[in-house]
Amino acid sequence: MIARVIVDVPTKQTDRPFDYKVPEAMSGWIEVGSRVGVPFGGRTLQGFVVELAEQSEVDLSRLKAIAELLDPSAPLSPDLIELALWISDKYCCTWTAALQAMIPSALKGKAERYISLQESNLHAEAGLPQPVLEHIRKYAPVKLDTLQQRFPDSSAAIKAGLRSGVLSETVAVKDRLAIRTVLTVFPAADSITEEEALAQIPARAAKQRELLSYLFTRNEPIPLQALLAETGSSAASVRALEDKGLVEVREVQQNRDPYAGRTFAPSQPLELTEGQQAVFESITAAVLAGDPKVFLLQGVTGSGKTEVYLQSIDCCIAQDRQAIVLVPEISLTPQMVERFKGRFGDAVAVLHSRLSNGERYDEWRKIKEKRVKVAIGARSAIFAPFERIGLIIIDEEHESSYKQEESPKYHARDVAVKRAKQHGATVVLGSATPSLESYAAARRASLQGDGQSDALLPLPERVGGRPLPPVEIVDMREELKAGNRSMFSRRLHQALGERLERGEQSVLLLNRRGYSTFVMCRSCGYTAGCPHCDISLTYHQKSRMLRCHYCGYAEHSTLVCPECQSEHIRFFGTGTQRVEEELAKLFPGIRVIRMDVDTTTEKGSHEKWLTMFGERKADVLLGTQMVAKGLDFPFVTLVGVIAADSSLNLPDFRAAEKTFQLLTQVAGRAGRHHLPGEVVVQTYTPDHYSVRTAQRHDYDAFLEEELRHRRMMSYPPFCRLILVTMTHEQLPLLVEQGERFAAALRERAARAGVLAPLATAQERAMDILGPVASPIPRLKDRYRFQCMIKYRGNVDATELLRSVLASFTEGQQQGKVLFSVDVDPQVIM
DNA sequence: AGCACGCCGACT
DNA sequence: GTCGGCGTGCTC
Repeated sequence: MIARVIVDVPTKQTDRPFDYKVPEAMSGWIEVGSRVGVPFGGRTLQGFVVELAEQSEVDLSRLKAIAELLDPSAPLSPDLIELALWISDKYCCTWTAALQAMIPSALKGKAERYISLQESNLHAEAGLPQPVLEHIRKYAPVKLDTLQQRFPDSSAAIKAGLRSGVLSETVAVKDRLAIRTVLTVFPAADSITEEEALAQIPARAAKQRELLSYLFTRNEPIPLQALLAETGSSAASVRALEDKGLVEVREVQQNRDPYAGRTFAPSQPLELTEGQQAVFESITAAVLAGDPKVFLLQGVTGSGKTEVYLQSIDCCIAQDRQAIVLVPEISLTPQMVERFKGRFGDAVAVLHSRLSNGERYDEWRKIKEKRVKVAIGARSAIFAPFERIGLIIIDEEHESSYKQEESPKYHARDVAVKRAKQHGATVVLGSATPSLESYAAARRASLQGDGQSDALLPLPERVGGRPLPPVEIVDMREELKAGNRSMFSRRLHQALGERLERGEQSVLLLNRRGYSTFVMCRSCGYTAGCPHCDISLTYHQKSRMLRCHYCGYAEHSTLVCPECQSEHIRFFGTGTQRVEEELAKLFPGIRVIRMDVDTTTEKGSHEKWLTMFGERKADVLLGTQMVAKGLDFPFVTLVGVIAADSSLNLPDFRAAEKTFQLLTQVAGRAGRHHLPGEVVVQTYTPDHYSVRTAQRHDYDAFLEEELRHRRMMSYPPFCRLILVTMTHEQLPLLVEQGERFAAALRERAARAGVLAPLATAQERAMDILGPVASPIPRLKDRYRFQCMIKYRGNVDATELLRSVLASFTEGQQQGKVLFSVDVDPQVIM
């Protein structure tokens, strides 16, 4: 029996199956999806079995055997193995990278080397220090890392020992962290009395004696950390006891449940409105038919989408099939989790990035072991190892966080559609402001469909008929003319004051963290830039540091210009820190919670701030995008957007779409309950269609206008994009290689006939733009150039790109220009 | 990615 | 005359 294995080496060269013999003892256990340890080029690596075969192309004598099977049952199923291949193909990444994205990081094994003593060869023991020898004899096999830690200078001796055959080595792939273990101290009380034990300890070793009596008194295992805390001893004393064989230190398994000890109020299905009922029926009809249909559920904020999700999932579960719910990372709040746990109880697994590796692994195992029927989580939850998926829901479908920015650069929405096809599952994309791509796809599906049910499911009314809050646009240019140079318009200032008087709450949105956006010297024009990234540094008031938001570089801010020694250093632009300061000045005593990357890095802090705000311990919630999504507080009656333009002026073809979505989302935060809400949007471009249409909550109008722009400029959904970014430390070399790459690409495209010089660019199947410098021209000391590929129709652009990339990088190994391919990029950087 | 083999400079 | 620098090339 032959197993084809993808080994865990994320390079183009090795990203193909390698054949291994399946040892007799493992046959019957090895299956497609098994995780195995295999010898590969002189070391042992983790790999996944992607195929089983009787024959091999390679000469049998040259085949090695699988060294070990790492899990009792395969962590991946054949459909996920196939899905990984599909991802590697579509997104131009390695098969390995796609496979790695599917398993919890706890299972990303690393080979570890273990050393044992070969007693029969002891005549040659000369080179090894006695303590090392003793240690190995006692504990063999000993992990090499541990040995080197304990005897730092022994490396050479160990190497010599291995060469002379005194020592032998075995390699095993060890999970980074499997099941949580706690180092626990076991007293050897069964085999020895306290007196006998104490007799073995020197009189001067007081700490050891103390430890020992403690253990004998207690006479039960105790976690090492607890023991140290209670007795005030050091780990060294425990180790000394261990060396004498008086205690044993072992790893003991422990279970985790991030939601342990919390109860969730059970919730009952609510009566659906007429609109909800119609949507529900369309979805369940498809679920019952096992139809891999994709619905776009367009529901305004507050229209009760979640209740439709819950009842649809109920229907899916009743069919003995499972459901996956994807939500943006940011809106996976306790509120959200509570709704699902309340309805489905323990049948829900929750996967999100705030979980520790171990917690995530435990949740993953709940799914794998069929203990749950619903998985709710961010992007990567699309890989939940269910066997019979009936329904996949993607909430806030337009969110760009569904696109992974690192390899594999997959889009969870597109992966969901593929996975649904594999399982005969129905997909529901939900959003108040659907992405243009999804909208266009749904419209196309409806036109081409069987006419029985529409792919577009509108939910235009809020539950309870509550009106959407009025949105007021404030023209900041007028404010300036009227002599108001503050960041708050008179209108917003007044509205904030009213809220304070009435004891109501406000949410303020500013799309920029830090204190100010850039620092400039008014005398010589010097601006503080990152020495590694060619991007301006952001001033942070609290630490008085200038920080690069891309690479993390930080330097102390100075009061004089480093170029001309002038004192006219000024801070420009507005960040969240500055708004906070300004609020304190304008409204003395105001309680502000600031939420941005700087205040929410700590685990659980995000939740903590929101809870505080919910308990009305603050008057204003000030934050970046993260305050715009999914929050629901009854006493929020004012939402202020400080600078709507900051997202509009980005060099991105989606800038208008992002602005419209943001304004619409944030407007939905106000007046969700009995108190009426109000929204104030400050902008320098009050007439822009994204601002105007958001004011009227008019998606259709925005859509038509935006589609017109996209068609004109030839952007998605009228074509598809691939962004190729090239980086190198030396600019001239990068430019030269970039040009050659683009030329090779054009040449190949022309040869394939897709770059034929037709009448206009509109009719061309493929356009290759660039190379040009990236919007961030240098990042972490590497210059960046990019090529944009636009294509439409049935062109296999990724295949074409892959072949050019392969031939290009083959001959060009020197110089090492790094290529990064982003298919369907969400951010052009 | 590693770790081999392989061809040219500073040492015993 | 050897030790070792890290430049290409392979890994079932």
